[in-house]
Order: sequence, then structure tokens, then C-alpha cells
Amino acid sequence: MATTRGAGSKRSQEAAETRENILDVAMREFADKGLAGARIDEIAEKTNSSKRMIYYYFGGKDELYRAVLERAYERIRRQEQAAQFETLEPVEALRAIVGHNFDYHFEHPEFVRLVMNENVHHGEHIAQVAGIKGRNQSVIAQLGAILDKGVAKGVFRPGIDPVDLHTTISALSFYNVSNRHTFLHNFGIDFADPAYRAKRREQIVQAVLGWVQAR
Amino acid sequence: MATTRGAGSKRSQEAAETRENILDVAMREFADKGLAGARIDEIAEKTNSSKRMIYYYFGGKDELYRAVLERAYERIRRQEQAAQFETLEPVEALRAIVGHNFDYHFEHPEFVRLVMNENVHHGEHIAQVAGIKGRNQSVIAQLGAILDKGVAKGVFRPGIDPVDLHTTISALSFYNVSNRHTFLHNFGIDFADPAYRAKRREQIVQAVLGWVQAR
Amino acid sequence: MATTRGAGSKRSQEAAETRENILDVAMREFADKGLAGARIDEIAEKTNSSKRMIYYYFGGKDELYRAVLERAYERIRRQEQAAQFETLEPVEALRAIVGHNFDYHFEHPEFVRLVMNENVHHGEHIAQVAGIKGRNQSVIAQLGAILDKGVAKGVFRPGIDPVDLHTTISALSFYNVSNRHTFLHNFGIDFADPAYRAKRREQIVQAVLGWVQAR
Amino acid sequence: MATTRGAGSKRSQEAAETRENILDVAMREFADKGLAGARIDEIAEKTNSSKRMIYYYFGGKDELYRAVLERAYERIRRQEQAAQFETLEPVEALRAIVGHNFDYHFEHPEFVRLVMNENVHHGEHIAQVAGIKGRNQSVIAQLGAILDKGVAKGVFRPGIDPVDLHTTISALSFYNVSNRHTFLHNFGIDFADPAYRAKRREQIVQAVLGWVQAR
DNA sequence: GATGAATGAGTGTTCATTCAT
DNA sequence: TATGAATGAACACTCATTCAT
Repeated sequence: MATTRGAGSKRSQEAAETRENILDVAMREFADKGLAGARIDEIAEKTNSSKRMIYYYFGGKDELYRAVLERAYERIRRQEQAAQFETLEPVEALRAIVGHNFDYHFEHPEFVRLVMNENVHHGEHIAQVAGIKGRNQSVIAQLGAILDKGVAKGVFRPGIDPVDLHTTISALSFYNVSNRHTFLHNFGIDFADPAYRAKRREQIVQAVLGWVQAR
Repeated sequence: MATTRGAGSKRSQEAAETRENILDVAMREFADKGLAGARIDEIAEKTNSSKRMIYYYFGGKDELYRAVLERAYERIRRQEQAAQFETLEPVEALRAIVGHNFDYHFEHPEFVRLVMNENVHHGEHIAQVAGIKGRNQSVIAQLGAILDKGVAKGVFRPGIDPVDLHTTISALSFYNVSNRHTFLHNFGIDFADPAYRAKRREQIVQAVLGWVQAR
Repeated sequence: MATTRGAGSKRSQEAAETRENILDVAMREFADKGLAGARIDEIAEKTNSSKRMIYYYFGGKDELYRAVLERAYERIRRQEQAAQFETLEPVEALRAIVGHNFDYHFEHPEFVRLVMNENVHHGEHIAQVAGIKGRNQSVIAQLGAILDKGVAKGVFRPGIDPVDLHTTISALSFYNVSNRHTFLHNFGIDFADPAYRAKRREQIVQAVLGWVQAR
Repeated sequence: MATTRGAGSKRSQEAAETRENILDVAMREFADKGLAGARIDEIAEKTNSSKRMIYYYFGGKDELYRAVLERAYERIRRQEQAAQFETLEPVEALRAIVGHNFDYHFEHPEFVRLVMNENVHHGEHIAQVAGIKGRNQSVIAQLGAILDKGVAKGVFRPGIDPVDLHTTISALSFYNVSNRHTFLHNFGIDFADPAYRAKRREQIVQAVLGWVQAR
């Protein structure tokens, strides 16, 4: 019981803090500049510890990036599961899910940018992260349940694939964060403007509901 | 007429070919690996000429990237203007525009990936490319005209901002290319599959029309 | 007292040696070929360490050059202050200073060549080295004190500006090192020849004394 | 007489102008940046002709530099011989020579900087330029004649070597141009200031005369 | 004589990673 | 655990020079 290196020891707690601190900094850097653009030296400098610790805890740049990616996915899935949309009526549930999804993207641009970056790298790193794949099924299951209930109640039309619904919701939410900079330059619209954001949120809710609802 | 060194001389034509060849290769590399990930040496190697020529014609890596970016935008705008959607009835015109937009993204993943990369870099390079901004207004004008006609005919509901419409169309088309790799890993769906593509194309057309049409 | 990693640790001492070794080699190379002509690769090769270390310790070629320049100036000023000319009689003091100045230039051609090179570069680098300017005032103060004492004793004529005196001394000493090669070619005289050197040293002492002494 | 390529033809005159124009530009560039720092591309750009012509007329960078060096020496020797100092009384002649030498350096910093640069390169290029060596003897002969006359008249002391006299004059004149930038930084004196220049000119005349004159 | 296009060898610099203490 | 020192492979970029017309 008196081990100095047990799970609850002071040492291991400090170690966990160091790890978390590195992950925090690395997430910011990778999200900001991408995997190829981020610099290990710069990450280390912004950390409370040193470059050596990055290698000690994570092994290398790519492994650190994967740990960051995994944590980012964990967080969005945890949030999605925390909300209890199933208790709501189908239309209200979907409205809440779309709004929540839009908000999450908006408030977590690091997540969006990490996913963009991962696609730039042809998804080669996410493929090496165990445990991301499985967690995603619950989102689909959740949407499937709501769709079923809505169809049964006659408020949604049948034949909507829950994966397609998720794709539509994500696409509309994602774009408003991912393409912020080029859109601002090309059309002079600032996706980050609060007034615009509120308006766009409602538009997306309407577009998704309109597509799913029975006529 | 007998100029030996005019704009159409053999030499200058070869030079233009060299330039185009470099741009072709560079576009592929930048689209494939991003600005930070692409290597000048590798681009040069895949070229019919040499690394030195890249600097001769473009000045540096960033300038080459900007030239590639500019050309990619030129191409999509040229295609958009080539199609004569205005002669169609509003609903048919919109259906054609959405389908065309979806197809263009699908068939030009380099464009999508360049835009992704540009957003990764916070749009700092597109801001330095003169002549992209202006060209985009015609897309909005085109959509605006169709919306007006549709509202006048009572087939579209009033109050739709053509920029928002463009955002919705682009978001849905963009995502199916930009997030191809992470989506495949997370949900097992291959956006590039021809059968999926056809299904998704129609879904997007329906979603957009459903959002715009009067009820 | 039992610190294992203080300023005097073995590691940090080795690091200081590495730094000094790089400075030594770089001084020789920059003095030999100038800033533009010296090659980082060649400097690194002649070093006990590597090219990478040059960047680790100095940041770049220009910064290394500036560090070399600063050290060269530090050394000449330290030598000037070490000698205690003020205790001598004015004429003897001036004779000693001129001789010492001539000898220093002669025995430190790297210093002369670095200064030449710096003038080739319009003094742009010395302007960025903090701490050189201040140190020079002591030379002028020293000459001023000797001049004042000599004037008071009636052995020097009044009205000599110590800065002008320093200019005259330096000019005569500098030229015999700086213009060694062109002079040898143009007039067949080898400034480095020991017999010539001794003769020239005395000439310069005489010329300076003759200019300063009362008649 | 009617040859189209004779020495006086229009073609050859244009060729000579092209050559001179290249030499003018090259002298400015080499004087400004040194041999290693000057760029063939930049020289060509500032020329009325092209890079190809530099190679056509001079063969390469080093040969161009040597041609520039040769012309610079030709000019100073021509000026020295143009002035008829021998007709003056010894003291006046020497005074005139020193003043003239000082002025020439002052008004021709390109010459001073080319000589500096040549010494940076250990005089390896001047050694390859035929015809510079010989021309220098006349300067020494001129000084020797004046010294002899002065000694005979009892105004100069005997035993002064004309080469040493030339060295002293040159050293004092050279320094005020060559070390302009470092001196300004180190002591805050601007050698190029007109008031300073006039004062310094007289000082140098006095110092040289004082050294040579009998007491 | 004249021009733009092309080239290979080099030149300063940066990167992720490992070592010694 | 922790730190500064060290490394080699790669990277973007430049230069004097030559070729084809």
C-alpha cells in the first residue's frame, strides 16, 4: 500500500499532468499548423516540461499527433453521449442534435482543423488509432432510433439512412468552420460573426428538418 | 508576319509548356500533401524540367503554391460560367446547379484539397492572389437571379440569401470529398464509391430544393 | 557545493569549448575570405563539431560573424587597457602606444581583415553588435590624458584632438596590414618582412611624434 | 576604308560603348559589394545590354572583375601623371601631392573599395592583371625627384625612402575612406563630413611635411 | 551580336531525433 | 525523471555559366 509509484502517488499524478499539458499544447499547435507544419521544438517550448518528455511519453511526433487526434475524438463522442436527446419528441430531438452538432463544431475549431488535417494526410494516422472507430456507432444508433420513432409517429418520412442524415448534419456544420478563411476572402462573409452564426444555425436546422420531415 | 521571335515562337511556346508542366505537377503534389508537406525536390523530379526552373518561373515554393491556387480557382469559375443555367426554369436550373457543383467537387478533388490546405494556412496565401475575389461574385449573381425568378413564379419561398444558398450547396458537396478518409474510417462508408455517389448526389439535390421550395 | 550541474559542470565546460572552437575557426575563415566568401560548410568541417552546432549556438552565418566581430574588438580593447601607458612620461607614453598599436595590427591580421570586411559591408553588422561602441571611448580618454600632460609639460603642442591622433596612429598601422597584398604587387615591398617591419615601426613612431611635438 | 568592321565603324563603336557600360556598372557593383558579394545577374540587369554580353566580352565574373580593377588603377595613375608637380618648389610640390592624393581617395571611394576587396582576396587577381605593376614606378620616381630636390635645397632631411613616403601618404588618405563605416560606429566621427574632410586634409599635409622636413 | 531559357553544383538553414549527464 | 548538447538527413534556395535560337 505504501508504494511510492502507485496509481495514486504524487509522482504518477505529476506525470499525468505533464502528459496532459503536452497534449493540450500539441493539440493547439497541430490544429493551428497541421501535422507537417507544427514543430516539435515549438510544442516543447510552450510546454511546462521539455522536448525530451515528449519523446519519453509519446515516442515521437507522429505518435503525439495520434494521441491528440484520439483525445479530440473521445471528447466529441463523450459530449454527444452526455446529451439525452432520446427522451425528446423526434422533431425536437433532431432539432437539438443538429443545433448541438453545429455548436460543437463552432466551439471546437481545433477538432475541425485536426480532422481536416487528417484528411490532408489521407487518414493514415486515424487508421492507426485503436478505439475511434467503435465509438462512432453510437451516434448512428442514436439518429437511427430518433428516425424510427419519427417515422412511426408519421412526422418523418421513411427511407432516410441514419448515416446519410449524420453526413448531412456534419457537412453543414463542418463547412462553417473548416472553410472560414477562404469564404471570408471570396465572399466577404465572416462565419465567426455571432449574428451570422445564429442565423446560419437556424438555417441548418431548417434545412435538415425540411429534408427529413414528411410532407 | 515574319517575326522570328514573337509570342508564338517555338521557344516561347516551349517555355509556356514548361511552365504549365510545372503547374500540373505542383498542383498534384500540393493537393496530395499540402503546402508544408510537399517537397520542391519531389515536384522538380516529376517535372520534365528541373528544380532550378521552378525558381526561374515562380520564384519560390510559396509563389508556386499561389500560382497553383489561382489556376484552380480560375478553372472552377470558368466551368461555372460556361454552363447556361439561366435559360432553364428555376427549379430545373437549381437542380442543375447543385448537381453540377457536386460533380465538380467530386471530379476535382485537387481543388477541394487545395482549398482545405489554404484554410489550414488561415487563408494567408489566397489573400495574396489578386483576381480571385472578384470572380466569385458571378456565382452569387447567378443564384440570385434564379432565386428571384423562382420567387416570382411562386415556386421558391422568399427571403433566401443567395450567399447562404451557395454556402449550403458548397458545404454539402465539399464534405463528400474533403472528409472522405476520416468518414471511411469512422463509418465504413466510401464516399468515392460510384453507387454511393449517385445516391448522395440526389439526396443533396433534394435537400437543397426542399429547403428553398415553397410549401 | 555538491551541485552536479552547475556553471562549472563538465558538460557545460565542454559546451563552452565547442563554442570557442567554432569561434576560433570562424574567425580564421571570415578573416581569410570575408563574410560573403566564407562557407558555413567549410567552417563546420574545420571545427571539432558540426554544422548543426553552429546553428545551435549562433543561429546563422551572420550571427556567427557578428559574434566573431565582437570578440575581435573585445580583444583589442582589452589589450589596450592592460598596458599601463599613463605612468610613463608623455613622449615615452605616446611612443609606447604607437609602437603597441602597430604591433597589435601586425600580430593580429585577422582583426584588421575583419574590420576591412566590415567596411566592405558598410558597417551594417557592427551596428548590430551591442557593446562595441562604448568600449572605444577609453582609448580616446587615454590619448587625451597623455596629450594634456604633454601640453602642460610643454613637450606637445596644444590643439591636437585625441580622436585625430588615434585616427593617424590607426591609419598608419592599419595600412601596413590591410594593403599588404596590393602593395607587394605594385611596389615589390613585403610589409610582412621582419626587417621592413622594424624600420616601418620606427618611421611611424617618428611621424606621429613629429606631428604632435612642439617645435 | 569602307570596311564595315573597322576600328572606326559604327558596329565597333557600339561594341566599345557596350563594353564601357558593362565596366561602369560592374565597377559600382564590385566596389559596393566586393567580388564575392556582387551578382552577375544584378550587374547584367543594371546594364544596357544582357548577361550574355558580359560573358561575350569578358569571359566570366573573375575576368570582368580584373578588367574593372585594371581600369581603376589606370585612372589613378593617369591622374597622378597629369598633374605637373615637378615644376613646383619641393615643399609646395609635396604639399600638392599629398592634398591631391587625399582628394583622389576621397572622390574615388570605388577605387579604395576595389583595392580593399583585392586585399581581402589576397591580391590573387591583381597578380593576373598585366600592366598594373609597371605603371606604379612613375609615382615613386616622381616622389624621389622631389625628395632629392628638397634635400639639395636643405628643406627636406636626407634618408627618406620615396616608397616609404608614398606608403605614409597613401595610408593616411586610404584610411579615411576605407574605414569610414567602422569609425563612424566606434567613434561617432563621419569621415565623409565636408568640414571634417577639410580639417583632416590639412592635418595629413602637416603630418607628412613634418615628417619629411629638416628641423 | 543579342536574347530568354535552361542547368548542376553548391549554400545557408531546418527538422525530428538521440545522447550524456 | 529531467535537461542541455549533439547529430545527420533533408530542405528551400542561389549562383555562375551555357545552350538554342
